[in-house]
Amino acid sequence: MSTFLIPLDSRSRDPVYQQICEYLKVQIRKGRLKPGEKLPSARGMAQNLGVSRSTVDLAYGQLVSEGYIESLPCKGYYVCEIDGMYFPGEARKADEQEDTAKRERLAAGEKEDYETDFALDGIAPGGFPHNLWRKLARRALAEGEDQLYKPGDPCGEPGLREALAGYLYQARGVRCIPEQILVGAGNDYLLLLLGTILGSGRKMGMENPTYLSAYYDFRYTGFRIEAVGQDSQGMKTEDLEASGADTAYVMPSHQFPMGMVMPLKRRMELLAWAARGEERYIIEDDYDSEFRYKGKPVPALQGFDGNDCVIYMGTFSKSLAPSVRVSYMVLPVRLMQRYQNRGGLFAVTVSRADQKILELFLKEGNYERHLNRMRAVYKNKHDLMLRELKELGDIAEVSGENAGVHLLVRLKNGLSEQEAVQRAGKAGIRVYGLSEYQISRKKKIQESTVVLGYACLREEEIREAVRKLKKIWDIRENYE
Amino acid sequence: MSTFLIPLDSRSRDPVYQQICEYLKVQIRKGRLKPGEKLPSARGMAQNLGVSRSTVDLAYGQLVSEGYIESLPCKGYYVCEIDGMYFPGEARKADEQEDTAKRERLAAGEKEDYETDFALDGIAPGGFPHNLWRKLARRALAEGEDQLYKPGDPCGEPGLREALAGYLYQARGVRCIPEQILVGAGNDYLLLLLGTILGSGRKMGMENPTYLSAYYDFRYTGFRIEAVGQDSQGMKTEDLEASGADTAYVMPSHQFPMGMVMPLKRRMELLAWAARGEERYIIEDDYDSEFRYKGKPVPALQGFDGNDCVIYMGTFSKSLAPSVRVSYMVLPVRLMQRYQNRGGLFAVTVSRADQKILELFLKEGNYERHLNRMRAVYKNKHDLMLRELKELGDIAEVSGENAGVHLLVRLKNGLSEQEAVQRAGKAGIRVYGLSEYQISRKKKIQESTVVLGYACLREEEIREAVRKLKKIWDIRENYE
DNA sequence: GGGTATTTGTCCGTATGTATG
DNA sequence: TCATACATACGGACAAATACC
Repeated sequence: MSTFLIPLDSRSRDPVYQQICEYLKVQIRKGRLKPGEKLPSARGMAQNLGVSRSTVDLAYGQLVSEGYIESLPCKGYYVCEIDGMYFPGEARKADEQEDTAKRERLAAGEKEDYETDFALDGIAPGGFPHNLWRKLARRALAEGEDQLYKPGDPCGEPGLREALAGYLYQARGVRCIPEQILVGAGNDYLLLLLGTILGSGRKMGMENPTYLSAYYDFRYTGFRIEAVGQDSQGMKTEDLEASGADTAYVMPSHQFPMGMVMPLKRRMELLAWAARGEERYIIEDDYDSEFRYKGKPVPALQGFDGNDCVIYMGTFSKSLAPSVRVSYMVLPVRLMQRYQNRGGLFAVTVSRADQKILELFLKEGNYERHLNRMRAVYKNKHDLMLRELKELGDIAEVSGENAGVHLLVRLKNGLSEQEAVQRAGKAGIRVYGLSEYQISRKKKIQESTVVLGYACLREEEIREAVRKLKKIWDIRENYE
Repeated sequence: MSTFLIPLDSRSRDPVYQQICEYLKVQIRKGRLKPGEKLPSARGMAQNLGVSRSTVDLAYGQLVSEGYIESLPCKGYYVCEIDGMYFPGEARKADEQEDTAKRERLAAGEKEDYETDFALDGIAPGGFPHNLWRKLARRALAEGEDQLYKPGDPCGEPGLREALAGYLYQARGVRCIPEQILVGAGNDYLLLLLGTILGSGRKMGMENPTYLSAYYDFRYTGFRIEAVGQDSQGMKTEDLEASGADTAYVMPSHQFPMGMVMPLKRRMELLAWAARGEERYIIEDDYDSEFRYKGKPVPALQGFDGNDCVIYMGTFSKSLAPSVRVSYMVLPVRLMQRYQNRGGLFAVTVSRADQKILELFLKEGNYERHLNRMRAVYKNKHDLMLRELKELGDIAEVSGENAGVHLLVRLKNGLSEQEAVQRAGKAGIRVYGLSEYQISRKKKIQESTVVLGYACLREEEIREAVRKLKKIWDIRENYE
């Protein structure tokens, strides 16, 4: 509270010092300035208000003589503590009424409180390497010093991009030079940015259901969107061709929300589709590739791309922590050129300090160690989920079990998706209906299916919740 | 280097363990695996590749017997140090050639190196409160612990928004409740986001010249843009009305790049314009309001707005450091409702830790102290600039001197803008032509004018550079 | 922990416009 | 008409307290 914005009128009949004095008196009486609080120094206030120091001196002097404030030489002016000083005025009341009205209109649809939430975001509690992170944060802030607070490279810190390029090559088979990488604060930002690079008017092929945020990102960028059919191998290439789309958004390593892994053959078909047309692009969102529980690893599409037409995207928000807002995008050379030609208009969206921390995290192998640890944690939960869900017997069919941190359960006993979600909700368990993620009603999606994310839950919670679900969803039992 | 992605083909005639063995041999010979480096444990590698442990054991065993790696019991496998092992193979060479080709295509137009750069971004060297920041960072990381790594509120941390609301009211006269505030990573992101909230198809009135990034942000969002005339008081309201725009982007506290401060009367006219139409909005970018050197402070437009039609924007990137990527936006209640109805699809773009740091920075009055300090620093530079520029005599006219950290110089001796910039460039001084910021050639802008940002420069640099400019720009002297 | 630079209230000289005698 | 006093506003100088390194 050291800056004040006092409406002063030098043409008024009241002298300026009195206007200041009055304003402060009102603030003190309203209680906005609390007893013991320090006022700005006379000099500071003077500069702030654009008046002379003695004017403020005069005002302060009067307040002192009226007992509102006291002057401690060489320290400052402080608001006095006097009983019976507070008369919350009319103005204050009006303000508060207005605020309350606003608050009511903005009352965020109070989130229901569930005992167990099979949420799809979030990470395992305790899964974040706090201590290491703190240490690296300290180092990053110390090493950077001056550097860290100059504007950074609009594409991201060179060091981080180099580390990323190395990691992506080793772990995901992505072939790129650091200069192709663009770092940004979260997938949504990068997708919006990508939209501006690709240019509006594109026709985007997306699976149905899919990752909703991406869908909206593209819509807001002015793309037309075609829902493309998918089978157990992912997006159907014939459907994509038929849709007339010139861009495809896929998640080959783990489709969201269906959870299938796209086999190599389909990947090659997709690349062939892109190669058949001019300026066709594939956006490969590799968001969940870190967590795979069986089968051989399939390298990223991008690594097989000989036509410079795959845009690879990855993020640390899911693998490290949702609050670490760092994602990245590997652009084909021609798209990166296009971005560069803009002349670095858009500044990078991640602070240099955070980028530096991540760089250190990557460079010293911490990230891979972290992933190994988390893989083990999630594998346990994943296996537990499968074991427990088996108890549902033949009323349910589980899928999406090869990777990621969520599973799909299809109910085969006639219970609708809506009912399943509602029944669970009543029992204090939040599950997510598959239809929440559909982008088109024309392309049919699997019926009566719910999505269960298990990353955030403890093992006992999982066990207990799934057992409850078994009871709740078993129609026969409920009829009895 | 603890994760490998080895292409394995179980249907191949070569056994899997040999494929692994071959791959690793090649990596070692290529030098990608360096002597002394640790290989992943057999168990880890097996899980990673989706093969059995014994397969990996077999592969490792063969490598040991061939002398590529050695086995240290209870520790791991390590790459051996053998002379003459490196035969950068054909593949490696091809890779490198490809990379070099890419690198050439992406060679970022090498920035010329200037001795003095009157850049418009950046802050005073040494102006960032490193120590305090480090301290707060430590506290933020410690206090948050578990909290900090769960997904945060999509609009920004409640604590930060509360602190911001308080500050904005006191310092800028902005009337809002914390729920109206949206925090994001940089102005560009917020403007893109705002575009999606307002909906495309709007007609945006902008001054000419103006802040280019905003121009592109709006263009990419699908707005039509109308260049609106401006005079010494800022955007002309009649021109705005005539343009048919339904949204206006203005910088009342310090227009960029012209540097004028919009007087109260014009502000009221602008609000009246907005009130005259349905769904008209004013975007008030208050980016530079913190640095004002004379005259009385003018409260933000937003504070006078009775029709819920002003969108207020501010940023810490200019006042604190460009690398602190935090901006904020105060939305009218009805727009915030619209955003909420989307259901928090877009995650917040600033890490919770960074938000927490800023919250602490704001709450304890550090920010205001910091601003006071910086104001003093910039005031010195500003006054020095004016003093030195006076030496240019009547060949130049200085403007934009009331606020901000840049000045405009118009040359009156017939030297064109282009010439002025070029001559300065030859002398190792980077100055910026005003026309770089124009968005329309129809609306004429001030001729032969250059923009000089002085935030980053030391006082001696300023003195020296301006003296050089005097010589360079004085045509008579050059003719002799 | 100790020394220096900055901040702070206070005092004082000055300028200007207005009211008074 | 002029001299004087007063209120208001401006900016410099000083010593003490504080913050920072």
